[in-house]
Amino acid sequence: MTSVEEPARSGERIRDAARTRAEILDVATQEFARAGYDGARVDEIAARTRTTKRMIYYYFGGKEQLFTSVLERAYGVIREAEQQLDVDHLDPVAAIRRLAELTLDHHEQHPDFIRLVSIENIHEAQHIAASEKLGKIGSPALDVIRRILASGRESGLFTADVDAVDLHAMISSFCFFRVANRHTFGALFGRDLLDEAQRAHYRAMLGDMVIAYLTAERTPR
Amino acid sequence: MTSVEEPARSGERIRDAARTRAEILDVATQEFARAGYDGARVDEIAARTRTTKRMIYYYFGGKEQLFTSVLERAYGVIREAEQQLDVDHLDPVAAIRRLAELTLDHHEQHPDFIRLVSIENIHEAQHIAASEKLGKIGSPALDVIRRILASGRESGLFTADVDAVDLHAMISSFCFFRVANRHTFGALFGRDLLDEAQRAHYRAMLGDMVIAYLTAERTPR
DNA sequence: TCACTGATGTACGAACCAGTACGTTAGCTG
DNA sequence: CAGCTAACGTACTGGTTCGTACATCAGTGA
Repeated sequence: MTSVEEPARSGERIRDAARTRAEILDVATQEFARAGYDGARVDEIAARTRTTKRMIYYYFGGKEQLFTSVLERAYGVIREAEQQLDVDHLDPVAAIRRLAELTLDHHEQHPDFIRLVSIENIHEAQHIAASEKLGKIGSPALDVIRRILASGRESGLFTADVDAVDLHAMISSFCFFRVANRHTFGALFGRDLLDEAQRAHYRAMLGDMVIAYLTAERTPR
Repeated sequence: MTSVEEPARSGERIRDAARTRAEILDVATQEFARAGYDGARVDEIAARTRTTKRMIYYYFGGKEQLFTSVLERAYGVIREAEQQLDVDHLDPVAAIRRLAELTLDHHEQHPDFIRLVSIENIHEAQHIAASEKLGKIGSPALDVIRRILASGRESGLFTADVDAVDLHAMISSFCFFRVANRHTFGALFGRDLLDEAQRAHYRAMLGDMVIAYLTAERTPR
């Protein structure tokens, strides 16, 4: 998360637009993730900032646009992480497994992002629709998946002609569910999907699942 | 969904506690699913009912308990559906595939339930925790999965010693994601996961994935 | 150094919204 | 048919919450 860093020259800078803006975004991210869009309080965000509510309206225009900006930055972070993906040197099977594991880890490390996405879905992605930036970011991960799938198909390792977007959905769904539904799943089934002791287990399970799917002999049903 | 049915003897019954209660629950389910817990308006629920806000407080005590009651009934519906599961006459592979397909269909047909679960997770399952009923419902689907897994293992069809709860999570995650994240996924990747024309495709994909996982030869990594 | 603009703080308003005090009625029970 | 209680309606309140009018200050460029 791109968060506010104290400048080396000890604090106390009075006027710093970029800094104020970033600090508002940091706190707003937490508050929206904590309580949902309607549950979040603009006053609460302001209170936890070194500035005032006035500044939120000055910089972002309103609660709605603030949430959109929070989303834009959050998606920016994950897009950056995906751009760091470097699995081209691996064979297709190892590459897919690695991609799945990195996705699992990344989701686990960014629960606020997962919550924001859940919240945005409750609101039917209206903020993404209203955002110019978010419409056309695309997903670096998709390009990676496309390359791996192509090479896996060429080498004959992957049996099925799987679509990259579908595979992305398959991997994401498990990683997302694990974080997003942690609480209800835990309450109903008595199992914490984010239990540290189980992380290796679930990483292996996801990798096994995806690889099994990609390499299975398709028997017509 | 257990919804309010007009009694055969034409309407106009003035006092009917059960009916009023059920109607409130129906409308509340829609309203909470539409707008989230904090976004939902008690006045709005009352307005769309043949009764008044006073009755909501009379029967349920408050907004919080109303939401809990909505959750309890929603989970009751899915539990009932799971109890109808009848796949014991099928061979393990067909049984698992059928279970996965039924789960996919059920989730798709109950988007409000999916939204309620998402909302409850944003609130860290606090209402489930506060509910006496929801704590101990268990999942009939889990029992079914356990039976299928046992028989699949016996017959040697299933290679791995997979845990029933894990398999349930695996199947649910894809079905859940497809409905819950429909909007953001659609906005970002330009693909509607609930497109009717794609339903058969995703049903097959989910089944293939789960079966491939269960029947794959495990190669030690 | 002075004026101008971007950045910031204070104080407040108006709408909203969960919850309730109080009064009324339907319909069953004896 | 009397009277009791569960069921219901009206009207209101008190606190909350988004948003803004207005005043002020910092720093820069001429």
